[in-house]
Amino acid sequence: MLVRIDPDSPAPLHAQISAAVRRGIAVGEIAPGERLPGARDLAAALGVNLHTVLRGYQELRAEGLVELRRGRGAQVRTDAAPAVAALRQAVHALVGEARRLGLSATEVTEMVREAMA
Amino acid sequence: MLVRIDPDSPAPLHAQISAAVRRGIAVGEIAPGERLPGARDLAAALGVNLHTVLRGYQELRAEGLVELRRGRGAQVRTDAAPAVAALRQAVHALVGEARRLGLSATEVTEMVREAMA
DNA sequence: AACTTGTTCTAGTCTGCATAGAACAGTTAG
DNA sequence: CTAACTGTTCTATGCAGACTAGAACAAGTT
Repeated sequence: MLVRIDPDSPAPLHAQISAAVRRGIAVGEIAPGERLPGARDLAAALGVNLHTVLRGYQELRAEGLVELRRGRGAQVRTDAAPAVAALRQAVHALVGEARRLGLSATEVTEMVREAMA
Repeated sequence: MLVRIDPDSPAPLHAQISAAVRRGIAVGEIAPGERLPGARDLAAALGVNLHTVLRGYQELRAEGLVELRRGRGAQVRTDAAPAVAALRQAVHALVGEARRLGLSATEVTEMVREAMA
């Protein structure tokens, strides 16, 4: 599992970290049940603070993609199927673009509903 | 042309302003060639600083959506084609992925609705 | 029991956001 | 031409979030 970070990016480091893992799951680089690198290890590898990595991991947990337990580390949930992760990413991209355009939730969902019909 | 702002949103005010105008152009509320409200007026109407509005306007200029000139104000460029193309692309990608997974329209729209919240 | 790993807490620095006021330079209207 | 309007530029200040840092703690593994 490879996580790359761009310190010059306007995107927060923790967001970059969670995005990298998210993508890894979506593309299949990371298998369900697989353990992510320890927060302290990854932090050292990226030249970043422990708390920054932890925050990224906790974002993934909030999305239901990984489980975090002391002593065991971060583990990709078995029900976090790659396809689902891919879908989640597609939703993410759409929502991001919609936000950029300032569209409301109903406007976007209406577009999706039409496209699905 | 209506511009609404949420001071409690994590999104910067200048981004919210540019997004509102962007949306107006995308949806057709604002016609090409139309003049946007003066920065000082809009700032007063929104209870926001002049510089904040100006920054939003300048973002739109950087995207080639509007022209800014002293004395004349902000004008929507006639060739400001709806940037909705990117949005439609995102919708297309999402729908394709959702179909591949056999998800229903309501399931997908619900995911989008959640992600937009 | 020793070690690992996430959790929580406090605290400090730094950057971007937003505000504020002023002076300036094209543009338009009277 | 003059006056009013509008974006441009400059300096300065307060604030919140991001990131770092160090420490102590709790649950799990070996």
